[in-house]
Amino acid sequence: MGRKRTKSGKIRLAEVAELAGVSPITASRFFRNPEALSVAKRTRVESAAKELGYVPNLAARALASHRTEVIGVLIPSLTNNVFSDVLRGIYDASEGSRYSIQLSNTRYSILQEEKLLRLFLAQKPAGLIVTGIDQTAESRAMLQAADCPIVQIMEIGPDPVDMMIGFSHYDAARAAVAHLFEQGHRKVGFVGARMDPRVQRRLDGYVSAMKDAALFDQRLVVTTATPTSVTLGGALFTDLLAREPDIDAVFCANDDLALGVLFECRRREIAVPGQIAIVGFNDLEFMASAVPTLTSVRTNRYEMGKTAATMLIDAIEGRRPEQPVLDLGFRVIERQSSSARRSDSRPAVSGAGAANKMIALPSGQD
Amino acid sequence: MGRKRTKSGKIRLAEVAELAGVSPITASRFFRNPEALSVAKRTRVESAAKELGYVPNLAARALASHRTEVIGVLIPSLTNNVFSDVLRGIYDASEGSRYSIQLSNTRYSILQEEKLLRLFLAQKPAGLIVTGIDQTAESRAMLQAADCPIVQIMEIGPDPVDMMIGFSHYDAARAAVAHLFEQGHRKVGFVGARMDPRVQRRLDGYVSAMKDAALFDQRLVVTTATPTSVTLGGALFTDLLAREPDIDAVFCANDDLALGVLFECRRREIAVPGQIAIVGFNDLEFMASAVPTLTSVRTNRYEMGKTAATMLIDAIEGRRPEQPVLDLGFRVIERQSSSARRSDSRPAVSGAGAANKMIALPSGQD
DNA sequence: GTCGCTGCTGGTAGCGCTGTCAACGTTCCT
DNA sequence: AGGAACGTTGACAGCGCTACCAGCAGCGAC
Repeated sequence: MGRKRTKSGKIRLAEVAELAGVSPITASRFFRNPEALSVAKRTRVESAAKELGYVPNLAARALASHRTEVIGVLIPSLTNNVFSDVLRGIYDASEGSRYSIQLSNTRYSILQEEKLLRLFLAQKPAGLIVTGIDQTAESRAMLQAADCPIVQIMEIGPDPVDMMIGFSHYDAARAAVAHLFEQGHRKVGFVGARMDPRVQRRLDGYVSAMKDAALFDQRLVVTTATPTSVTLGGALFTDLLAREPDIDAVFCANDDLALGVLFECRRREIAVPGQIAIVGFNDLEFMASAVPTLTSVRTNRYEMGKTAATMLIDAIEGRRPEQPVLDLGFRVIERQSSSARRSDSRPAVSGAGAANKMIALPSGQD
Repeated sequence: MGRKRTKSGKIRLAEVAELAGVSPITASRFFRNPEALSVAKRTRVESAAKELGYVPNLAARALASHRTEVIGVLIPSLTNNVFSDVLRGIYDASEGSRYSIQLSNTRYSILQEEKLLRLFLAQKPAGLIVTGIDQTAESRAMLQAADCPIVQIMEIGPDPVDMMIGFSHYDAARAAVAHLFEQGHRKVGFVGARMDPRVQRRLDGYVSAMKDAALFDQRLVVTTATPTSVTLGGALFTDLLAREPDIDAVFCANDDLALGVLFECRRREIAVPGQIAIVGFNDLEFMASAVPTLTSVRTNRYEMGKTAATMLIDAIEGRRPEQPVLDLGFRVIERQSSSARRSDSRPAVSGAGAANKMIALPSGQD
């Protein structure tokens, strides 16, 4: 059980080539572009490599080829379950490919993001996945100049650096509020935490929907920069209630807050949805099993990650997508927590996504 | 916005050396072991590097030194919040160091783990973090033979491959059941999902505690190999209730299941803790804000990840820890869901951990 | 039969850095 | 004063792989 570091491993490409009776360069080609070899040599190299248990030295490959097989991923948080779903999709898509994932956490700071970006770019990644569309000018310039494909995820916006996959948080929030209106609710509060750009856009969507209905009032909005949590949901709701005791619904910027609001209602013996309706955002797994079950806006997080990585790998390998911007849409999942005040229920509100496939989320799948 | 890949970047170590008026090798030393240089040259190289904006080529470094600066991390799941806390600790500890984290997901398969291990080891990582103590014989042999420090995390067991940090799931489960006994509960059910080795050991702890009290009955145990979820908690509890309607407590192998049980109780109008007490495991953030608040066994996940990575980096750099096996302990956090039947409450049950520091978990911190 | 094309293969020459070891100047000891 | 010991520096020789380009065979067209 030697703990120290020593010399290099063993079998090199040259050994494989020798056993196969070809030149090293031919063996090299086998791993990069097998089609270029004659069938005879191809099988010879293949079996030689297998026999010797050859494993390529990635450092040597990177040095010689001026290129790494690393996909850099910049996400704002490792805790937020939203990102763990996305990540799972990314990892799943990268599995089996030659690319490895290099993850970095920006902690919701675009300055930190800029720093990490510089770090990544210096290593010449094969591709990059970045979160959102709100980079610093400097970051954006670096991305524009970058020598690799890039996918922006989580939302869609006007001018993609390269590729983009996500959905409109603004529209999703509007749809959620519209759903509450349909159910007969009027005095709809907003509860939000962290207030990162995407939450901010959900707030914007809420505000616009409320204004359209001439129902907007700044006092209905409670937000904080504090990171989100279930407990915080209860606290923010308490603030909201203190300010506006007669609200009849709450739109929560995420599901944790919604759960906190639900618990707080229970604590205060406020009937849900009788007195107050609750709508969350993301449709985490627990929303469907709460009592009452909680309405939420379903987003395709796993699919987003998986598609992003797949698009990126395709682009790296020269197969640029027909459609560089992909709107994955969202869907309001109506449940008990927002059921009708008056009886005139409608079908679920579905949003965006040209090809809004609405693949079932494998939440809690692994 | 060139998307393609091209030639290499620019300034090399040689350029820096030239500007600084030293040999390349001296410049190289500056980055690896500054103390070995005279102060004069050190500052010359430093300012030259800064002036040119030199960024070392890691591939060349790895090739020449037969060593990478990559820490491999093998975890069973990217979804489970338990691991996202650990991961956050690992990433936090690695930040600022020269090491980068390479993450892989074993999906709770030790065969997959073996495969990934082989892959990792082939790249000569600087260090390795692996989950648990249940590797295949082959994996274990590879780890023993590995040429780098290794930390096993999540639990502690008899013979560490190298270093180890975690706690006893067995003892933690026993403590949870003991707490229920203290509160006057007798007919305690067990609900578990996934049944990975750690959940299995929690079950073992539960069984032993029940047997010690002559209360064990196989019919009180409901488990499934299905991945855990809140919904599943409700379903398993339903099974348990159908089988043994007169249980007075449920020990859940994790908090998601506990939340599911709580919701199911609410659905069935079973009073908690009046009719049935609930205890979870991990003490996720929401446990403290549920209604009633839910008792759980707190585990130091963030600290575990952070300490593991810190120990590993220290070991890589030659500073082996005095104590290669670290028991981080656990703590039963008593809340309403398990409060006393008869009145004889006691202080919280604390477990293990020579230096059981009980650092507050920064859950939902970022 | 020669030319030119295509398809496959191999030789040469590094990629940018560090391990090893020798060489140098200085200090300190006897 | 001579030499050992130390601290600092540099020369050399690759690490294992691939870019580039040359070479060769096989084939069809003129």
